[in-house]
Amino acid sequence: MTSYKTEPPVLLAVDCIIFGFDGEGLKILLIKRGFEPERHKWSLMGGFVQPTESPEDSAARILKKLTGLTDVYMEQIAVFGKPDRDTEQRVVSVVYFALIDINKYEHVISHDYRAEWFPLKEVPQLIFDHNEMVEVAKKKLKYKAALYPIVFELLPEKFTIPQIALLYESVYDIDLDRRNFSRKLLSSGLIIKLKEKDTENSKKGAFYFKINTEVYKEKIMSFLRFLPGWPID
Amino acid sequence: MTSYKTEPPVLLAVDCIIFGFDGEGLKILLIKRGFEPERHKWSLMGGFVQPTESPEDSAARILKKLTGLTDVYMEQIAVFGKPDRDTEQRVVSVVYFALIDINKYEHVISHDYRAEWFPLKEVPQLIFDHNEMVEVAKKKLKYKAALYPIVFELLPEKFTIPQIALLYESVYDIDLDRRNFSRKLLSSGLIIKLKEKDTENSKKGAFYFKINTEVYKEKIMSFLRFLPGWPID
DNA sequence: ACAAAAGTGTTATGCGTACACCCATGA
DNA sequence: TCATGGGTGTACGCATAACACTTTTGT
Repeated sequence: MTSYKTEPPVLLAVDCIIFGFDGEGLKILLIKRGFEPERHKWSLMGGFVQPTESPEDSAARILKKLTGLTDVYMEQIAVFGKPDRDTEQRVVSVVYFALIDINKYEHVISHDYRAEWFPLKEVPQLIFDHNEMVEVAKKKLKYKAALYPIVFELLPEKFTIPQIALLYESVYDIDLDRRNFSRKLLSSGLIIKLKEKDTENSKKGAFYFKINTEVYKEKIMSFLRFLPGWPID
Repeated sequence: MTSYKTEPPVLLAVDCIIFGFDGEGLKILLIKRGFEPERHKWSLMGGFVQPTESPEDSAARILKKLTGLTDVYMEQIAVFGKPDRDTEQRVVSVVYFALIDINKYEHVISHDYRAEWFPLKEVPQLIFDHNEMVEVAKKKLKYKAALYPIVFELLPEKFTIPQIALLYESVYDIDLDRRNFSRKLLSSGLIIKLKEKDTENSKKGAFYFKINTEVYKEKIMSFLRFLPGWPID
C-alpha cells in the first residue's frame, strides 16, 4: 500500500473569532451567512482551506477578506470535528481567534458581508456549533492573556492606562483596583508614557502611553501577571 | 448552492504523543511505522478519522489500539496542516497528547506495533513533521502542568513525594528544592499520606501518598503552582 | 560510624492587596 | 467648590525561597 486510498475524505474549513475593543467592552465580529445551508443566520466568518494553503494561511486570507487587515495576531484554538456538526456534509473546522484594533477595522469595512460587532455578553444564536466555538475562544483568551500581554493587540497605538484596565476587566468580567493595576503595569516597563493626555474621558485627563516594542516582543514569549488572583474561569 | 461540492476534500488524521513516567524521567511512546510511505521509520502512533468518529473518538481508539488503555487523559494540542506535510497526499493531522501510567501500559503492550519508550531528550528523527509535533506537545504540557495538576495522571495510584518532584523536574528540566516542594504539595491538600513507605529508593524510605480525588477534581479545573518562579520556556 | 536521602524549622524578602490620600479639571 | 476620575504613598500579611538542621536506615 503506497497511498491512503481507502480513507474517507472530509472538507476542511476555518472559522475565525474576531475580537475587538472599542473602549467600552470586548466585542466580536459576526456576519450574516451568505449561502445555504443556514443562509442569513448569524455566523462566524469562515471559509474552506484551499489546496495550496495551510489552515493558518486560510485563516489570514479569510480575516483579510472581511476586515482588510493583514499581519494580525491570530492563534489556533481548536478543531471542531463531530461527524454531524455541519448539516450538509462532513466538515471539520479549525478555529482561530484574531485580536484586532477595532479602529483600523472601521475604515476598511467590507460591505460584502453584513458584519456587526456584538458585545461578548450579547452574542446571538449562531449556526452549527459556532456558539460553542465562541465559548472556547473566550476561555482561551482568558487563559493566554493572564500569562502573556496579548491584549495590547486590541488597542490602538496610543492608549491610556484606564483603557487597558477596562479592557482587562472586560476580558475577565471583574473589577480591578485601578491604582494597583496602574503601578503593576508601569513597573513592567511594557509601556512608555507620552506627553499627550486623553481629556475626553475624564476631567483630569489620563496620559497616553505607547507600547515599548522591545519589552513587548520579549514578554509576549514570556509571561507576566497584571491580574490579582487568577480570575481565569 | 446547497452543498459545498466545489470545495477540495482532504484526509483527516490523528496523531498521539503518549507521555509516560517510569520514575526515571519523562518518556514518549513511539512506533515503527508499518506501512508506506516512510515504512519502518520511527513515528507517532496515528490513524485516520472515520466517518462516524469525532477526532477525539479517533484519538481514544488509536490510543487503545496501542496501549490497551481507556479513559486516559488526553488533550487536543493543535492541527498540523501544511499542504505538503505528508509526501503522499494532502493529510491534515489533529494532534493529541495522552498522559498514561506507564505501569499499566507494560502489562497490556501490543506487539503488533514495534513500540518503544524514548526519553524526552533522546527522541529520534521521526517521519514528516512529527518531531515538530513532539516539540509543541512538550511546550503545551509545560504550560498546562504549571497551572493544573495534570501530571498526576502519569503516576501510579501510590507514589512518593520525591517521585512527584522528579516528575516535575523531568517535565521542566529544572532542579527543585525538594524540601519546599514537599511542603507546598502537602499544604495543597491534594495528596493523602498512606501508612506504607517506599523503601526501595532510599535508606530512610519515603511515605507513599495517594491522590485526594475530591480536591483533585476541583483543582484540575482550577489551577495551582507547585513550581518556583515560572519555568515555562 | 557514616553516608544518603527524607523531612522539619526558621527566617528574610518581596509581592499582592487594601486603602488613605493627593491631584487636576470641568461644571 | 464640589464631584469625578487619575494617580501616589504606605503598610500589612502571606507565599516564596534559601538553607541549617534533624530523622531514619542500609552498609
